[in-house]
Amino acid sequence: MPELPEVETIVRDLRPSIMGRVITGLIMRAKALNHLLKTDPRTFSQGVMNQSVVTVLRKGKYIIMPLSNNSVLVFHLGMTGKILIKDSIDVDFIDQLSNNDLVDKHTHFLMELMDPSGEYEDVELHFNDVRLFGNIWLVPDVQNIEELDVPGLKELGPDALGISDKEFAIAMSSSRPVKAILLDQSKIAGVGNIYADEACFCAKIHPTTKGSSLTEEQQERLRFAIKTVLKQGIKFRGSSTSDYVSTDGGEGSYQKYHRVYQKTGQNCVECGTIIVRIKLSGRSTHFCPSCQGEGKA
DNA sequence: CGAGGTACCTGACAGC
DNA sequence: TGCTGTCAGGTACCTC
Repeated sequence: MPELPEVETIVRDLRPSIMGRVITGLIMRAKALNHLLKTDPRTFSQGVMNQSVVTVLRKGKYIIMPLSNNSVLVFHLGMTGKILIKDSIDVDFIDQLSNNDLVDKHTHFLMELMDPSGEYEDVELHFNDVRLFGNIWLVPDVQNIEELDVPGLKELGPDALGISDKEFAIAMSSSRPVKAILLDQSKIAGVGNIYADEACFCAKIHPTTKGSSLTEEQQERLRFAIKTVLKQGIKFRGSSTSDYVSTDGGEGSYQKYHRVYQKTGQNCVECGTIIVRIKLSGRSTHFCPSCQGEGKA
């Protein structure tokens, strides 16, 4: 589900609810062990238990939680992953996981977090994931937070929210279609299918245009459009087109402002032309053939 | 290097 | 009702 605005919303919500708390309980269903967890379970549980959460960070679409023992907990939500924070229910964890009324059937991973001051009630972090494309890692003994040994993380390009004109020019210096470049996390981190389509529309650039053929002016328009749609996405707490919810279960509302994504067959808000959908880099791609021109070369 | 396909999973929905 | 095909916010891996 989650692109940069959704992950950023989650991270901002997580900070006040779990920073400084101590991990006092850990439960994983079989599907968490078989699909989500990418670290040896023993290493994982020994590494997280009784550690406090120092902070919560975002890098691209990854959620990063340094712990008090210098290990780092890393989450990636894949397509349908959710992190939910709930008040701890006063029953045993095992009972909760066998009781569908208390824990959703797609919640496969659950951590209990205690407030060390005792001032606030315990909370639970639920990792819920229908399609099981999410990933959870624990990296022990981290010296440099920039060098986490997690697939994809070290290779991330500049964050889309902060990318400079020079960095953007480097990313675009390729014969690949603009949209393929935007989706490539090693070139620009954080943009996914929704915001790539919306940004191309906003910049009036056809998604199949080769990156290297963009004029300087088009490049700057696209860079600005990306930041604009991402910031708007954050402002509206993300896009909830199917599964996405924030940590309190609430939906984002940016989908109300989408102008091309999943608007196939509808009239362009700018010119009235019918929005079309094509396949590009294996992904559904939506655009206005009139506003965004011919593309290619 | 890039493009295109497949795979990982489950569920929703359209059409027959 | 139930089958089949298509689609879904992501990423990794394979072959050409």
